[in-house]
Amino acid sequence: MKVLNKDVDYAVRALVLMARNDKPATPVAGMRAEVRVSGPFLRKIMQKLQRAGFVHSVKGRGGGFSLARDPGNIRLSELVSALQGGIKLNDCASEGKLCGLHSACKLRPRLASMEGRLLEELAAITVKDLA
Amino acid sequence: MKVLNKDVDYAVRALVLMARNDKPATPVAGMRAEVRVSGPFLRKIMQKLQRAGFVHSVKGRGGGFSLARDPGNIRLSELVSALQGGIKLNDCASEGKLCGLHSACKLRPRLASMEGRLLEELAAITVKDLA
DNA sequence: CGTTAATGATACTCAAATAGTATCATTAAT
DNA sequence: ATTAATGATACTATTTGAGTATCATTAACG
Ligand code: FES
Ligand code: FES
Repeated sequence: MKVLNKDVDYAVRALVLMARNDKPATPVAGMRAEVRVSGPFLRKIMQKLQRAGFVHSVKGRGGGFSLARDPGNIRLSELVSALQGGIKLNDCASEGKLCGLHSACKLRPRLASMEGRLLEELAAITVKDLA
Repeated sequence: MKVLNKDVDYAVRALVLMARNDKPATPVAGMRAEVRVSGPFLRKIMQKLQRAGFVHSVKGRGGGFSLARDPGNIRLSELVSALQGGIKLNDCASEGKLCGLHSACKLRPRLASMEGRLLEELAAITVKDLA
């Protein structure tokens, strides 16, 4: 059972790459080889990062992407929220779909706190750490 | 992104139920209502638990399942291994399919240790705790 | 004995989530 | 005008998860 999806995986690689280069603008074409993913797919991910405010983009010839934030402050936990809507340990623990069993469920609170710790650990890792 | 699958979820409920009752044998028909799952599906899960040594089974009329181990020593981490083959934080961290990037990957070791901690936390929760 | 109520094993189908592609629109440098 | 880039979005394919169905085996009950 996987916890981090491909979007996050590729996003990390791309952001690390940008943090190392620190060019004014890197186009997708200039990243896809090193990130090891197809152009269109990486583009889709970069667009998500743009919408979520992690990167700036410049359209048109000579354009591309650049980091919008200090890499030392881009945390894995944030990427996880933005790119895959967080983490849920089980179905039950989320939203309103409590499993019927029970008001007195002893499992749910434990899972909730584990989830919290997991996110803290992810928050402790920044793009800078990985660059 | 989910971490615990339905098998684990239902298995926990069934085991907790059995730990509370402590009958010599509980048939699937006697659990499915409270576990809130279809008979055939629960049966499949119980069979996995049997193969993995968590429960005993008795065939034939009057048969059913019973705990094979002290509920205070059946740990969530074990159920996770037996029923869903463990947890992997990302694709990369598993098996031989390292992502090419890199011998010098800074992310992988961190994820590995997070995974370890997660499993420790799951190991700290027993069926008895939940009963 | 035969019927019934149970599990064992396994194959199969259905549904949902992930992963990836394709297309058209927009923008700006040359 | 052409080219090289992103924005938005619809679409397809693959994989994984969830759930069913079937047949075989076993043992109590009458
Ligand atoms: S497992 Fe659903 S509320 Fe506890
Ligand atoms: S992300 Fe694949 S080896 Fe680090």
